[in-house]
Amino acid sequence: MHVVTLNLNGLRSAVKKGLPDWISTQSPDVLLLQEVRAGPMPEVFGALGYHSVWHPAQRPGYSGVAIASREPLEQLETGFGDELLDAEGRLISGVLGGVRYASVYLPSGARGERQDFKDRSLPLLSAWAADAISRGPLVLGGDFNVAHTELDIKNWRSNQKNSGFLPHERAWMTELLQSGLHDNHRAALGEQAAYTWWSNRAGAYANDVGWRIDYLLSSGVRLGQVQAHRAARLSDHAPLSGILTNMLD
Amino acid sequence: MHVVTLNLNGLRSAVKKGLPDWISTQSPDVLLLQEVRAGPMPEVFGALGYHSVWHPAQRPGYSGVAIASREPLEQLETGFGDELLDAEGRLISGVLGGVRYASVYLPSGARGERQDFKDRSLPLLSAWAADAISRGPLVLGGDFNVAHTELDIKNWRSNQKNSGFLPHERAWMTELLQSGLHDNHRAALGEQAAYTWWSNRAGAYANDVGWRIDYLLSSGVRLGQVQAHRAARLSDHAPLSGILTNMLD
DNA sequence: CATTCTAAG
DNA sequence: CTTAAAATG
Repeated sequence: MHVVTLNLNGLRSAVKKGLPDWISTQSPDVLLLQEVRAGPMPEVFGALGYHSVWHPAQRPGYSGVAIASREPLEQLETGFGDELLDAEGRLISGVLGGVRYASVYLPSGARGERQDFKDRSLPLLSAWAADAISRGPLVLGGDFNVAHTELDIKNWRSNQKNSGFLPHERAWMTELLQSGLHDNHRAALGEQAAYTWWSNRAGAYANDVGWRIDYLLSSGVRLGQVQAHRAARLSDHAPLSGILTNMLD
Repeated sequence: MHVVTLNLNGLRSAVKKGLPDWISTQSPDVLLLQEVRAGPMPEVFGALGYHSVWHPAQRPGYSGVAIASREPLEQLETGFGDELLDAEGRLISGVLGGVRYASVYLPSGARGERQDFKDRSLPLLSAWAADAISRGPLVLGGDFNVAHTELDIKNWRSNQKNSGFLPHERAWMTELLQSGLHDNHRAALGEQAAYTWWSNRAGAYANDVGWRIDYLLSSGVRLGQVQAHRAARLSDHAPLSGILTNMLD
């Protein structure tokens, strides 16, 4: 099973930038998508031979997650069970071959006034993940809007007071990983740096001033050959791909 | 004196489409501008050696008129003296060489609910023009959002119930011209058709399905060599130019 | 700096 | 169809 997670920053935009070709070339079995910024557009993935499930935000053009898969998903679930968070379309999951695949998009705190909202979402994801783990194998991919360690961000010193690298956010991520979720990308990287997001500001991408805020986490299964596709340029995020290898348990 | 009137449909957009080059080539003495859709940007015209005066709408990015001129204007006036209309930046004028140059942008009624507002503006322009005429020579150019006769619109039959070619709008234009304003473009055209605006809908420009809704009117002076620059494509309107020739009176 | 939506034409 | 701005990232 070839799995990809990707923050699209607008499905329409990503399509213009070559998403269909990229999918055809990579031929993933499961695509975990975030920041779709559109209502359901199954035709985009249908044309490539994929089924798709969608959890859009109530507000048009904002947020939204989806999963495209070669085989249809079963036991579909959407949302955290929190009214405010779920109005923003930030979590969707379904089961395929006994593994639950989840696409999550945690809120950004970059606009200061949304940090509280983001902070409130962190324990909700932890709780959701704990429950999902208890039910069986899980692949949890998406944009967490948190860089975990100093290896996961180019300028860690200057970002210690910026949302996405705040001490309590990093501690939350440590806890999440200790709760039984494996960071497959970090495992593949060892001590190497690799980023999955670059600001649109001039030079950030060229100078690789990036953050690793997208993850492929798992419980009960492992993903191998995990890599960020820095050159894809389908959005301001890199697609992150991996291969589901050995079943544990 | 070389005079141009042009609905810009956004100054920034027109600049991207080559407005500065077009002005350099044409080298008009006075530019009457409508639908500026921006606050004052004197640097755009300053770089070309023009002074400029501005009457923006209160709402950013909406409506707005301006005049750019090689020599600075005197006796500047803005608005009709009507609070609602003047909040939309639709009339500005000033004197140069004893002639008052006015740039006017009458409301569109295309969005049905604005027809009343448009209708209310017509007598206000008539009154303003009558007063201006009484004070001296006048060149009144702009986007009137009214096609006068069957010669001034490609499909006159099918447009008789559409705003811009309603019987009472056409009658108002007839009255305005009878009140002492000369339609210099029509005089130059004779019975020929020539349009100054084409819908953005596919094929309208290619098939010349247009309307003549921009005018260079005058009292006390005449404009010669009046022509619509169909090929300019700086906006959805054609620039309309003429040369102030003989002083009357 | 980039995206989508909206209001307006 | 096109524009500009607003909200959001």
